[in-house]
Amino acid sequence: MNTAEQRKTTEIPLETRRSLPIALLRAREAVMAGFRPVLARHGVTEQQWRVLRVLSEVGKPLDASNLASHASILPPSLTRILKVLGERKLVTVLRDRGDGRRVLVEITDAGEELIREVAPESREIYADLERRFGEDKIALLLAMLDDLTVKLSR
Amino acid sequence: MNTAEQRKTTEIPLETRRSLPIALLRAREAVMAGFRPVLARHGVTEQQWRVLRVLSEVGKPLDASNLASHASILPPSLTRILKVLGERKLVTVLRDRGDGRRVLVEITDAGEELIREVAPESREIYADLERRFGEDKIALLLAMLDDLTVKLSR
DNA sequence: CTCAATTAATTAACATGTTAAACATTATTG
DNA sequence: CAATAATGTTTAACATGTTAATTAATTGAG
Repeated sequence: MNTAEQRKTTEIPLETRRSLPIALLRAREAVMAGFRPVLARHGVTEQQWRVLRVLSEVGKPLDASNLASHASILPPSLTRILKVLGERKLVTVLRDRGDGRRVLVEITDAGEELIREVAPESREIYADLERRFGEDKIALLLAMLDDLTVKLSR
Repeated sequence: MNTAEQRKTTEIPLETRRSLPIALLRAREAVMAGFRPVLARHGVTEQQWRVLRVLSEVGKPLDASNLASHASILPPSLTRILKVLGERKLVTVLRDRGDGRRVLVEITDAGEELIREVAPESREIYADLERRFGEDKIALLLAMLDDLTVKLSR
């Protein structure tokens, strides 16, 4: 058994509880804890999944810059992610004729197939989340987060 | 100049805007964009800063597990962070007599000094954030995030 | 008291975040 | 049109995230 002194160390800090960055981090962690296992079962990371989803939703080739910004991934990370997604034939990457600096990324049929496989499970997790937290509260939270993001981006 | 076709690729995706994980990620990024430069000027990363703050707030040695959970950092990351903080003499790490598996971490005077240097700038950034977004909305956002985190952690 | 579980921390391996620098290509200016 | 500036992507270097395996120490059952 532990001593009383050791148990004391479990007390909760003070300021840390009121820190917005940490609150956002913890909330994100709590939400992703539901999704990660689903993605892992299908052999993709969270970021790889975001890249595939953006490409599928946009429905046409995207250059790396736009893809990175839509998927909220930094360009250096995207470069590495595209290498593995390309090797796994989930996307195709080719240079833009007309602007040789750009690279155009397109989702493959296999990529779309993967999305069709994962999407139902993903929606189920999200539905459970809505059930547990409340659909209205999620909408409010999303609006506030969006508002915050916009207001700080200037 | 760009052609019209190229401009079209800048359109905003659909579902991605309503995704809670992404909204949390973007909000966190927007908030941290204010803090990171301050921390960088003082030569510490966001995570190193969290570790120092928790130790300072608790005011006594913490074992690695509690420290990791209070700072929202995974144990493997904490091991690496403690190595550099130890080398920089900002914390001291020593084995717990009484339980040789544990490690006890304590902030040094130099660590406290660093906190005293950074804290004013940090508070200023936070004050600006409150001014821009509204103190009341931040309080509401924090409460919702906490609520969400708790409800999903079961 | 001994040995199989349990626990705390670390290591390993791979993926991503972060900033700065390098590269190649295109756009601009004189 | 040539030299230069600006742009899109990649590379580099280091820090952290993530999961699984490992190691060392402690606990507990028998």
